[in-house]
Amino acid sequence: MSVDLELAPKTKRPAGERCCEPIVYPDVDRTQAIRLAEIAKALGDPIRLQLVDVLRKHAGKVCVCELVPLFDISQPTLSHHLNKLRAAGIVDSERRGLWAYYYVIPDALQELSAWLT
Amino acid sequence: MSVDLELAPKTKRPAGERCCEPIVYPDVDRTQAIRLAEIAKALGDPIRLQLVDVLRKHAGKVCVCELVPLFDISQPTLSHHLNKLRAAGIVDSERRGLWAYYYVIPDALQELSAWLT
DNA sequence: GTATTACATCGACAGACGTGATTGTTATTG
DNA sequence: CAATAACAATCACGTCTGTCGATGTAATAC
Repeated sequence: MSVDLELAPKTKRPAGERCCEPIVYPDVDRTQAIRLAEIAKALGDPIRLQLVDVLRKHAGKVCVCELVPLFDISQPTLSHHLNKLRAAGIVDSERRGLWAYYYVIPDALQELSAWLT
Repeated sequence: MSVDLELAPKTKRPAGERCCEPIVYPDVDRTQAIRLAEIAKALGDPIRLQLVDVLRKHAGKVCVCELVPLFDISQPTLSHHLNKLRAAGIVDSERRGLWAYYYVIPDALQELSAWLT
């Protein structure tokens, strides 16, 4: 892959003088990076990502039992994924009788999106 | 947390008739979800996320030895993180003599960003 | 009340992950 | 050449993850 970079020339350090003083720093601080990584990590599974995708567009329309056949996994496993998404603050749920309705909290996704752009 | 959803009413299935026909589907297909999750997973670590952050803004300016002191981890561990980012197609590197210059490939981040928005 | 549905929790297990110490490879300096 | 810097690769380690089966809990239907 070809790149078009101005590579800053480096010189080997003298013997004994180890590298080094960093010359650049990240713009995101540690705590913000931890939060953003938490969101990204929760999205780092294909099933969870598709879950978010379907919940984002059909909030309040589907119960968990209707989500199960969409993915080739067991009901406890899907429950586990929904738990992960909730722990990351990406979704929340409301219980109505026997049924649980999950929905997306847009803030978390916006946080990540804002950093990405 | 209060929500404002129109929860679709559900009725308990008759005995023996198990749930169920899904009524909604994800918009992203399976292969796309796998790719997006791969990108998100690579960003799902605070150090890697900060690495991307600093590389994105200072491409070609820093060698690996200057990245090490930014994070409280050993050089092999940082090398491992850079490998993960490269495997996900988020960064690539160019070797110049002793030094390795890493840079961000914007396409991957844009992919994820496009899905998020 | 009893049976059954819907969903969550628990226990277990293989595999992946983040980490560091050590070693290997390549290139530069003298 | 020899010494050493820069970086990658390997090995080892404890922890976390995704998965399922089994079980638990609460609500509905009869």
